[in-house]
Amino acid sequence: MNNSPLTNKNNQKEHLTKNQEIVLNLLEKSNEPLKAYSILFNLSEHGVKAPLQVYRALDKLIELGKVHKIESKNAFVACINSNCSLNSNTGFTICQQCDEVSEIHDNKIFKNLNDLAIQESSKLNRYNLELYITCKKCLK
Amino acid sequence: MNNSPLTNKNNQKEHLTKNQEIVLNLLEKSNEPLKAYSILFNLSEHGVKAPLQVYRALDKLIELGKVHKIESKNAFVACINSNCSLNSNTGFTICQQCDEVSEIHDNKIFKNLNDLAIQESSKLNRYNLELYITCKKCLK
DNA sequence: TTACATATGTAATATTATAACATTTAATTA
DNA sequence: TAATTAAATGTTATAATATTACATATGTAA
Repeated sequence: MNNSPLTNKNNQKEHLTKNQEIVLNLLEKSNEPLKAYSILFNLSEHGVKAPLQVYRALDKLIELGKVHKIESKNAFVACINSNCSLNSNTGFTICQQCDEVSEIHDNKIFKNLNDLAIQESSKLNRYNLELYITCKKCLK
Repeated sequence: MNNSPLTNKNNQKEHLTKNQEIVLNLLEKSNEPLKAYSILFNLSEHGVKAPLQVYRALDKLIELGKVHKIESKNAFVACINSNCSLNSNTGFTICQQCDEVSEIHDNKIFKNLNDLAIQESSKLNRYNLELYITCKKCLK
């Protein structure tokens, strides 16, 4: 069986290059989505000096399912859902009061949306869902 | 009853200002989402000369529910769903082959997503859903 | 009419993202 | 191991998207 840390397809952190790894580490430490230029400024001490270094790392991390883009905020978050490595669907709640973002992992959504696509005789490849909410804390 | 064309809350085209109206007209004529600078260049003959004129008109039209932004494409479409005036939820399918975009109007989605928010004790204010598909035509 | 809010015009600038090209590092294979 | 190729990096420049700031005009309400 090919399940060593070095080849585990669901956890490829070991395979990341230097830039990819430091960008992912920063996003994982952050408790909120970060913008590309904010990542850039945060990593200037690590030798990251140009936007492209950040964007290229992000592109690859997104491709690997390790990072998602919050389209409506032009911001990036580390994936907290190990399933994301297997598909590239994204779902988030975004609190309009406190700006807290959390990732949704609800299999029913994928099923519902997939059914919707099938109804229209088309094929769902991936989705992006952004729910603007007032979160539990802010409702109090 | 206050239901005259001039005050109909579900069809406020009459109330639009010059810039708002020409931007909306252009989007309605277009069979695809348009980017802000594309709108700008298209309307240069109508006295629209600066990005702000476009962005301000778009902001207002979005607020009125007449126009939606496709976040993942930074592009704008005229709303084809009269219900949108009542809420600001947006749902689209986007064909990854031919780039065709169409607006979804499926009340079940809103109900599902609303239920999901309720489960987490939060309140859903609005959502943005973008389904990347292969459309019927492109599947053939 | 006055006051106020809304919309407009315009210039400048901020923010987000990519193109192009040279170089380096890593992986593959002869 | 050396040769070959693919992937990643570094760097400069620039493109594309969006907002700030401020002056002026227009519409609406008191």
